[in-house]
Order: sequence, then structure tokens, then C-alpha cells
Amino acid sequence: MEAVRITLPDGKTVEVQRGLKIQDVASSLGVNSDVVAAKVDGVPVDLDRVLSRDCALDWIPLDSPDGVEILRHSTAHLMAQAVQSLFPGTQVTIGPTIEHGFYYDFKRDQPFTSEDLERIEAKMRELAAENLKVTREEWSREAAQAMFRLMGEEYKVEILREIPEETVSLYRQGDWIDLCRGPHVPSTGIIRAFKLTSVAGAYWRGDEKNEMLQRIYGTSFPTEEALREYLKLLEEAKNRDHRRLGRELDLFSFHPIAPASPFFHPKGALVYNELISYMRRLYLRYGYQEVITPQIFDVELWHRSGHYDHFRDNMYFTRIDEREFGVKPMNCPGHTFIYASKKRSYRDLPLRYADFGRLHRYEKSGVTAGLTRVRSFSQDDAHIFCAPEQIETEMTNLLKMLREVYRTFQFTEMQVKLSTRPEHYMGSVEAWAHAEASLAESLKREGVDYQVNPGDGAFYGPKIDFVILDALRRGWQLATIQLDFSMPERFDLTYVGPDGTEKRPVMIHRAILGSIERFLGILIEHCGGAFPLWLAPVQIRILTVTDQQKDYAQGVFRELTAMGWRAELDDRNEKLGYKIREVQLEKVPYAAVIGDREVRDSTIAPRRRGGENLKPASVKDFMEMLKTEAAPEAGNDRAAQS
RNA sequence: GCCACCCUAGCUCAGUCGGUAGAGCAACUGAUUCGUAAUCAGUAGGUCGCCGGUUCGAAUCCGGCGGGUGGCUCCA
Repeated sequence: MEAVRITLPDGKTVEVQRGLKIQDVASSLGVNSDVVAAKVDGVPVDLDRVLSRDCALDWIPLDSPDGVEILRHSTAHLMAQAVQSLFPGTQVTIGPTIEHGFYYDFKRDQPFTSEDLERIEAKMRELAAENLKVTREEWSREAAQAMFRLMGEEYKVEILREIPEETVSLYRQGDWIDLCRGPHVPSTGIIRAFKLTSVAGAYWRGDEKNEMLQRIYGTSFPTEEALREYLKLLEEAKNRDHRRLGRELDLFSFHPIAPASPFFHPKGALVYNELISYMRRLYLRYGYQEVITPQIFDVELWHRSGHYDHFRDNMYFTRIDEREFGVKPMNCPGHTFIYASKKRSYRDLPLRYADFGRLHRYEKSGVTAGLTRVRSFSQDDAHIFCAPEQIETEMTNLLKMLREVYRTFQFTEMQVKLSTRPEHYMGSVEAWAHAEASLAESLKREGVDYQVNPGDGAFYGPKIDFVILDALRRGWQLATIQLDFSMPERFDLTYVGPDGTEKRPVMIHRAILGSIERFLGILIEHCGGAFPLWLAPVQIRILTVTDQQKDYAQGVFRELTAMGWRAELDDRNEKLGYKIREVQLEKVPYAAVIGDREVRDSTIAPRRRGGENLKPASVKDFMEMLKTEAAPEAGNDRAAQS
């Protein structure tokens, strides 16, 4: 019998009989039993794959990233098997793995209830206990199609119709079979630590026009401990949920009277405005000028800007004096009027107009969520009007500014996406190509890694979106930079060039925080409600031990507020422990305890959020010490970790 | 917008078979004057999201509407 040469992970080579299965090689080599699959020349395959040629072999242990992926995919199959055995007539569609688990979409008229989920989970445990062998079979596409048609699996038939290969792989476990590329774990007994988490509707192939399927989400881990840890993380995420913290910290609320439109309470408004002040200080350094523009414009403007054609479904309209008006969903068209209010020279450019104006966008009822997706919001919005040859410098400065801002908020991880021409667009294809190339060029020059997001641009131009990862590693789109050649055209904006002829400026739409609402929501979750000193709505609270210190404490309070600190005085007749508990739960960065000792020595006894007691000091000395920490550039204070 | 689920005091949640509403915390009053995460006692607080239906009787069953949550589609 012929032999094939196998290169092992350690670089050694062995010769084995052609036709041997990978698992035979594994057991003869005494490879660890937690190997669930292998890679042949880098391609993941099942352990029962036959070795037919020389190749490099690598093992995939269960607890490796590839192993977990395979485990989850196999768990999805196990779930589908359980579902079809419990609910005959249910059709399977697709069941991929996702970041923290998997899902499988089913076609069934009856909705799955939470009791059904429990039954499915129980059935899965049963099937796992049977330790069914999972085997791969190769079928001709036609035969597979015929079989699935016979089984009434219309979706599988449709999927098969679009597979170009003549041969497809099916996986069988017990009496259950599914079309799948694989690989899978060798037997169902390996699947142990799993949990079905939720049911949801999902359109077939993700298209709104298609019928709705039922998606069951679940997750699976190599060990019970890992699963428990994950569930604990979910629990922790719940505690950080900005909607919950917003209520607990009295930052904002919502009311059905204005759906998806936040009411910012005094403390929330303070943080909100502090974010804006921070941006305003940056604007001074980066050469921006703030403007204020109308809220409501005659629809004529929206026709001209293209919003009426491309954004109407997201806009609010109102009729008055026989005129139709639209509430602004964006600031850009308004800014063109300031630009056009007088004749512009190349010497005026670039003009950078910043606007914190309130925007209203109608969002479909099902998509709104807390502060992260609202109908009424404002952005740290700005429009840069510049000459085409200035785009490069502007982009460089924008990226610099963006990095500075994200460093301040300790958003260290960021993904960059270049979104290109969408289906509904304005302007010429050439202008789009030019704009897309400019953006790509800028990113390359700045050494920024990015992915292309085809068809995801704004209707007036391509954009670079910045997705930051929060403390729980969830991605959020905040910043956006959009290059626009068509709005200047539509509003006939010009400037006089050095040669005396009229030229067309370029508009760069950009936001760094994005919507202040969303940014605040993300920030709350990122820091768990423990704002850095410069953002904390209350920076320090004075706590008296008994009523004896009331007068002195009031003096300290007056002193602090006179110095510009956001201070509160808790001189209630309560025990110190009670006041400490409250100040801690409210995540106030500092407490200043005042008892008889402090009155006697004219000091305060500071306590940091988290419990660290600091040396008593005079008000003046202590606050002097906090000054550096109170600067945004100091980033999160140390106590924010608590 | 679509699918599923949820809505009881300010908050978190009980409320059995359809028989007319309950706890803890918070609030308020009083006592207590206390040194780093909860002092004690008392008082008050409800159109059970809203509208309709079934029923002798609805927080409970049914329908509609509103709001929210998890997804899908869309998106700052």
C-alpha cells in the first residue's frame, strides 16, 4: 500500500498508509483526546477525514478558538436535531456560529415559547448523552437536492440550488441529517456546556421582503466553568446597562409621551454639557467656529439637498401658513447658507462650522433603544468647506483630533470602515470614485487599518466610520467622516481661486463623538457609571459625622463651590456609614468626611470612590491636588476602576 | 416596520383556581448625635399601561392600542 507523508505541528514528518483516517493517526501518535478536529494544510476538517495525499497536519483542540467555533456549530446542529424531533414539520434553514455562540433559523408556523426552549434543551442533553457519532458524507448536489425535496426542506433545496460545486457534504448524527460544510465534533457527547438563550424573528436571508423565520440563539463552551463565566459576564453587562444606571444615578429618563426621546435630568444634563464644553475647547485649538442654525426649514431646502428624495422616511414634517416644513435631521444644508451668505475667497478656506443643533430623525419603533438609538438628539457635528487640494490636510487633522478624543475617553480599541457608494446615491459615479479614492488614500497615508463596507455610504458621499469597542468589547459606531462633492454642487457653492475664477469647494461632514446621546450611553457603560472626575455630575460630597459639624461643613461647602467644584453637602442626621454607602452607590468620585477632629484641625478627611481613605488635608491643599485629575486629559481617574 | 416576550406603589418584585392588592428598598414623621457600605419605630403611597369584550364578578381570560425588552431589517 502506498504511503503519504504527513508533516506534524512540531515540524516532524511521519509516513502513514494512504487511506488512513486522521483520527487513526491521532490515536497512534497518542495525541490529546481533547482534539475535536484537524487542519489539513490549514483547512479545518473532521477527524474521520481520510488522508489521501502528502500534507501538513495540525490539531484543533476543543478549547482553541477554532475548536470552540466547531463546538458551537455542532451545538447548533444538535439543537436543530432536537427541534425537528420534538416539532415534526419544522424546516431547518441555516445555523451559523456568532461571536459568543450560535443560532439556527427555523421555519415553523407556531412560535417557540420559553417552555419549548426548555424542552429543546432537555432533548439536546438526551441526544448528547447518547453520544451519537457525527459522520460526514459526500453527495452529488442533485441527489442531495432530491432528498431534501423529499424531506420537505425547501430552504435546503434553495441553498443547494445556489451552490456551484457538484459535490456537497452532509452530516449525519443518529437519524438526523443536514447539509453542512463542516467540520464537526466527532460525536455529540463532546457537547456538554450549552444553553439556549432566546428566540427572535429573523428574515430569510436577512431581507425584509422575505418571510420571517424563527431564530433560536444559544451558546456552548468546552467546560461548564467557561459557560458559567460567560453567563456571569452577561449579568455584569446588565449591571452596567446605561438605561439602568441612568435611572439609578438620576441622569435621564424616558416617557411614553415622547417615545425614544430622552429627558435629561440635572445630573445627566451636566455630563451632557460637559461633553460639549470639552469639544468646544478642542474646537478652539483645531480651528472650528460654532454656528447656530434653524430647526425647521421649508421643504424646498430638503428637495434641493436631496434629503426629501433620500431621507424623507426618516423626517418629521409640519404644515403652517400653507407652507410645508421639514424638521432638520442633519445640519449640513443649513450650513451651506452661512457659507453662501457672502462671496468666498480661497483665502477663507477651509471654513469649519461646528453645530450642536438638535436633530430629529424618525426611527422605526422597533429599532430605538435607550440612549444609543433615539429620535431626538444632537451631534458634535461640523462641516468643513475646503478646496479639493486641502482634503488631505483636513483628513490628517481630523484623524489627529479623533485620536486625541478617544484617548481622553480611554476607548483604546477601534475599527475603521470605509463605506462606499450605496444603492440610492446622488451625484455622478466619477465623483463617487474620486471621493472614495481620496478617503482610502488618507487612511493609507495615516497608517490606519480599515475594512471596506461596500454600499454603506451616505446618499451624498462615501464615509469613514469609526467603531469603538467598549469595556465589554461590544462595537459602537460613533465617529464618522464623510466626503461630499454633491451638496456644494446642489447649493451652487463657490469660492474665488487665486487665478480669479470661481471654483467649487468640497464639504467634509464629520462628527467625533457622533450623537452626544449615544456617546453618553456608551460612556456610561464603559465606565460603569463611575465617571472620571472632570465629568462626574457631583465631584465631591461633604459628609458630617454628627450635627456638631454642620456649621464648619457648610463653610467647606461654600468654599468648594466658590472654587468651581461641583460639591454637595450631606449634613443629614444619619450615621456616617449610611452616608458613605450612599455616596459610594452614587459613584461620586470623592467624599470629604468632617468630624470633630477635622473641625479642630481645619481639615477634611478625603475618601476616594472605591474606599481608599486619604490623609486629612486642608480644603485648599486637597483640591489643589485634584486639579490635575480634574483635567479631561488626565483620562479616567484611578478610582474609576472601582 | 416585522417576530417573540414583558408592563402590579418612585425602584425591585409577590399575588395560587377569576372573588376586588402585598413585601423589601425609597419617600414622609418621630426618636437617635453616631468616624468610613444600611439605627429604630411609625405613616402614607395603586384607574394593576390604556380602551373594549367575556363573566354575577377581571390584576388574572380574550381583542385592540400604547410603551418597553431581545432579535431581524435599518442606522449617529
